[in-house]
Amino acid sequence: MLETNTKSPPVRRNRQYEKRLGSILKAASEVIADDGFEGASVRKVAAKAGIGLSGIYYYFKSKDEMLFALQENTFSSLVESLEERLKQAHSPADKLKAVIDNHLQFFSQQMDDLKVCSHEIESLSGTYYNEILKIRRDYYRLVRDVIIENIPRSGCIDANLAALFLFGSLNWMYMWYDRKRNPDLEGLSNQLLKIFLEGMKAT
Amino acid sequence: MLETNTKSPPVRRNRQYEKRLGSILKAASEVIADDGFEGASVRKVAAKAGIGLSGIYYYFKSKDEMLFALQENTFSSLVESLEERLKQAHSPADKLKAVIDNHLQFFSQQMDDLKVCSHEIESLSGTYYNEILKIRRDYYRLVRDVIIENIPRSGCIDANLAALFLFGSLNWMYMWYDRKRNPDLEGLSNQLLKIFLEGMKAT
DNA sequence: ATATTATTAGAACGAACGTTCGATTTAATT
DNA sequence: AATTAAATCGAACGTTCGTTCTAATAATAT
Repeated sequence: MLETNTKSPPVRRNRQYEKRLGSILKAASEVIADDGFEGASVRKVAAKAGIGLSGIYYYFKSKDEMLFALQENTFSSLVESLEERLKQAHSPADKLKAVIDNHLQFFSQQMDDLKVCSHEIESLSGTYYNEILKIRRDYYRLVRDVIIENIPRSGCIDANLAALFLFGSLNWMYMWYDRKRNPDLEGLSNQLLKIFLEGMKAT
Repeated sequence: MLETNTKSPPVRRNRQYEKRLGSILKAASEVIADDGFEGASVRKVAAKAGIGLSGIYYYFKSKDEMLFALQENTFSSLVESLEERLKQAHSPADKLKAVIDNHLQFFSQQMDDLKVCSHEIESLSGTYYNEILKIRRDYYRLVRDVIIENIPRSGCIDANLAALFLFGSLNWMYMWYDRKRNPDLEGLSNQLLKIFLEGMKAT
């Protein structure tokens, strides 16, 4: 999956390639998380990845494609990981817990990547944008379906809205979360779970 | 308040000044909301405001100051408007309703401005950043205090976290809200209110 | 060892950027 | 009508940007 849309696809003899690609993506996510996509210069990414400026263009045909690859990697592994977790959860509440735990754990381990995904969707355009939108929709539907299960028949909450509000709470975390200040990620996850679990029972 | 930190302060004889300033800020918020702050060129803002490129620098000493003025105007009137509403609300639930209604109504009337405020905080630096941070903290405290009142003594929800989650739900709206698709802003506001009102009663 | 391919480096491109400056026009004051 | 100040304009500046090209190096295969 890593080599999607990159220059030299399958015939890999030198295994340096994947490592470099990884280190470029890592550098890219750091720089873009810090400076924003427009503000992030390819030169800075290259320097951080320990490669020459033009070297980047051996792995990506443009800065845009680099952003696309970054988001595609991050998002599809987020979705994949959620699908895995949902298989092992059976009650509606457990499923919602899986959604929140998955997102938060993923977030704490790859803050930069998830920040870029949250913050730089609109920096994509054309096919890149649509491709990422597809994955986002998959993720959205997974969560919305879990939420539907958590709304009682007597309830009055719109599942689509609830899903969007939940995404807001989750995606906004990169604005305030600080490992030092909030070391207890599990407690945090539980608090968010409780609010939405109770909240969706509103009549 | 409009002329804070702009070039020619008080001695106003030509009343065109305030109008131009307003139209530049309006243009700026449109362009920045669309292209992001780094991506927004001063030339484009100028064109949209119907002025020459260098004309901008008669009103602002830099692009950064322009962003600062935009955020300062928007945010301080958001806070001011909330303070006004809170005076007329008395029960804890009414106060929370005031918070959400205020933010959403403000949002629907000035989507671009609020998007810029949500999305481009980190584009500020130094004094500009700190000054905006101060106003944000005011806003945050107002909301958190309202939330504190809504958490029962027997409750287990952390008010600071609840406030941050609520901000997430609110600030994320610019990602999905569409006037055409969601014309019923009041219903939307009620749904969010119900979720958090019930959610904060969790034990 | 030689040939071949994968990977990197360096220099250069035109374009767009934020900002400045002096001249010019417009409006207000006397 | 003459004077002064406010507001706008056009041209130009130095920088940085994304991208490209060609040549050089490193790794693999024969």
